Amino acid sequence: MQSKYTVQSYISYSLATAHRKIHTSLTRRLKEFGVQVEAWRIMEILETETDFTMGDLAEVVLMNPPTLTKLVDRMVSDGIVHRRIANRDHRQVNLVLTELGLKRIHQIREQVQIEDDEIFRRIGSEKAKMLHTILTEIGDLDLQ
Amino acid sequence: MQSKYTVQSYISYSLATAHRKIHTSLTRRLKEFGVQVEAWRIMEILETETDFTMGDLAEVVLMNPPTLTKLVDRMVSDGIVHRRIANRDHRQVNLVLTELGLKRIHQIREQVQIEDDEIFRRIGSEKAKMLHTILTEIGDLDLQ
DNA sequence: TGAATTTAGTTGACTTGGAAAGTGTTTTCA
DNA sequence: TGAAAACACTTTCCAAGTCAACTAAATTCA
Repeated sequence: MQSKYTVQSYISYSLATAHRKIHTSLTRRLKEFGVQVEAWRIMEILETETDFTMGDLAEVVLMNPPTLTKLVDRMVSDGIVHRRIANRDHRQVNLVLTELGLKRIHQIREQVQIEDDEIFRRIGSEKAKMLHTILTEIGDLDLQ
Repeated sequence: MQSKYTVQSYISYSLATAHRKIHTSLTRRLKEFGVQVEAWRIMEILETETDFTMGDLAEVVLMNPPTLTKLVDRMVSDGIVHRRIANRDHRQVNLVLTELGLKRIHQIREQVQIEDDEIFRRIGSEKAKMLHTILTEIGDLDLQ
């Protein structure tokens, strides 16, 4: 632990460093498909979850509602998803993957999966498990 | 390890989740002082490093050069740092903390340090050490 | 019931981030 | 030496994120 920096600043930075490397690598590869990382994450969620609202999504992918709205706008105009007003509550919006969206997922996963094994191997399954544990615990921290 | 998501997407997301919580908390608190997290990080670096160039900084804080340039522009107009053309190479720029910048650091640290102990305690020193190890190892990954 | 409040999501103005091209300095090497 | 290449940083232009205000639907409770 470096002592000359404040703890929060240090952890924030270390996490950012690690995150950025993985994020950047993923970004670069997804870009070939014209897909943002967050969009990809949403696509993966919508694949199994059929009645997520914007609010649910915003919470799960940790985006502010306006940011999510605009991302979804882009996804809609790309023909990947479409909005459906929820039955139970007409204020809510459900996102649904289009045919194209589903096709796109398979295309991308085919390419990306290949390198996944490589990354998994590099990190090592033990280390990955530790990482998972710690991230979960830190994720549960309630930092005001 | 969740299996329905690609590994990279999953790790990227987990790291983002953890990072975002700490980053957001720090952001909120630094905002009271009108300081961005990255600016704070730079201020802490400049406190000890006196001949960092823009390039060095960009590498250490993981910012793209144009982004750093603009952040520094803001810091200069806030009177926190000033640019000094390097002696050895007139293309390079050294950043120097101003009196105000130094004063600002002490002000902020006084406030922030208090909560640092609390955060450190919550994470736990053992967990923090593990976190540090893993972040370092993952940080060293060469992801193309 | 119905006026006031809360909630879900969107819009708009503004700020910040990034890729690529541009400027001026230093280095390379024929 | 001096033309070409490499380098350090900045500028420009466009994409994406944030805050605060807004719209419309649902809920509360006097």
